[in-house]
Amino acid sequence: MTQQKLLDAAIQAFSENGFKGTSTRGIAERAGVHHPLITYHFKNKDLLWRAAADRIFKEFNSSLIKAMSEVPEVDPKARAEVFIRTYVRCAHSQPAMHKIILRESSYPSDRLDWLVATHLKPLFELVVDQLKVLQELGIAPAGSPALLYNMIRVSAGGLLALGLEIKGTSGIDLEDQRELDELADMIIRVFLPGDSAPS
Amino acid sequence: MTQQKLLDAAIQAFSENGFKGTSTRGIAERAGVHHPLITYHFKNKDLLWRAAADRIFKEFNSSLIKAMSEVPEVDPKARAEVFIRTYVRCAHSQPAMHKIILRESSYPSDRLDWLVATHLKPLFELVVDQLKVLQELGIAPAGSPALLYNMIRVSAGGLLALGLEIKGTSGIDLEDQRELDELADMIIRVFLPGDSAPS
DNA sequence: GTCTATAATTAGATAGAC
DNA sequence: GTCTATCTAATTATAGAC
Repeated sequence: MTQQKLLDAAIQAFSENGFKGTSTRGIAERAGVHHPLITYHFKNKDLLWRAAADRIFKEFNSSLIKAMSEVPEVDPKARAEVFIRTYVRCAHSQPAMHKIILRESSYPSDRLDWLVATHLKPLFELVVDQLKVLQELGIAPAGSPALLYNMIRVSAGGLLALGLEIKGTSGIDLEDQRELDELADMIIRVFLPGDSAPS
Repeated sequence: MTQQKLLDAAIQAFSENGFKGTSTRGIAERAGVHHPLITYHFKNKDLLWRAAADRIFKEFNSSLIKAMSEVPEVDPKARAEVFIRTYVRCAHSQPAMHKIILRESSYPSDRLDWLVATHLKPLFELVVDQLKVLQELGIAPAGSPALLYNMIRVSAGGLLALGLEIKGTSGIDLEDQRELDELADMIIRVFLPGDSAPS
């Protein structure tokens, strides 16, 4: 239980202030436990970060994959639409994941290399293959599928990670389910403009 | 000169590790000056951050506005295309600006409130008004112009701030001018799909 | 597995000479 | 405007009792 409380607190803290900006004492305080327990359960700050990142990425990826596996057989465009709506929902319920990506990508580090190899690249390759099919069917716009993937990803996860700023500049509250649906609609309208091949 | 060296170092450091994750001693070291000079020139860490943010935002916004003011009279779609290419170019040459936005938006703070009120909201309002016109002309996709603005902004600036991660997952090097042009082309293709009204 | 106490380092900020 | 020296607080990590 202490481990879980520490991980929850660590995910929250690291997503807000990044690795260097977060103190392990602050994490222990958030979790309501004494700070030497971090050493006992996770050895040091670096391994605590890895355990926290592992947890949030596995949670995100598995809820994404689980939701997609439950989608009945439908045409490619409908399936892509469901994927985008699911991705937006997952990104909203676990905002820490994209925040951690954004925080760790600003300068080279072993943590970033590990993140890319362990969690980012597998999902990237999975989705890019699907995107290529959508492009061939004329559903997704032409051009580099890798760039397209990243544009979709930041339009969903990146935008949600910027929630506070967007609330401030535009008044739009992305915590509101209606705004969230509108975002997903917009992403679909923009990135999947083509009709499903009527064959 | 010391002030400028400190500001340059501060912009770099704060964009990489955020406010809490950056030490003023580290900034002084990067700038090659002794750390008490920060107190002398900027009073404290918070005011140094504000001065650094001010400088990077003013540089970005003024180079954007300057470039746009030099565009000859053209139709709305061509003008929007130039704007996007210019924005991508500015975001690439000053990656610190979007990194600072991303770093400060992850939790509420006085710094974020100040950033929104001072630098983010003015540009937002300027561009959203233009976007509405483009939507009425059928050039930009329908839907909330505020969401559309943010999707374009993160697809340009956000993606460039994620350069290291994208290099790692996909091999695409956004430092390469050709890739940068491809990104701008893609943003135009996706977000400005309509034809210019032939009148 | 959890506690108290503490070592070693680094942080932001200041004092006062030059 | 810049330097050396220093204060105070916070940080990561460990030692050892319970």
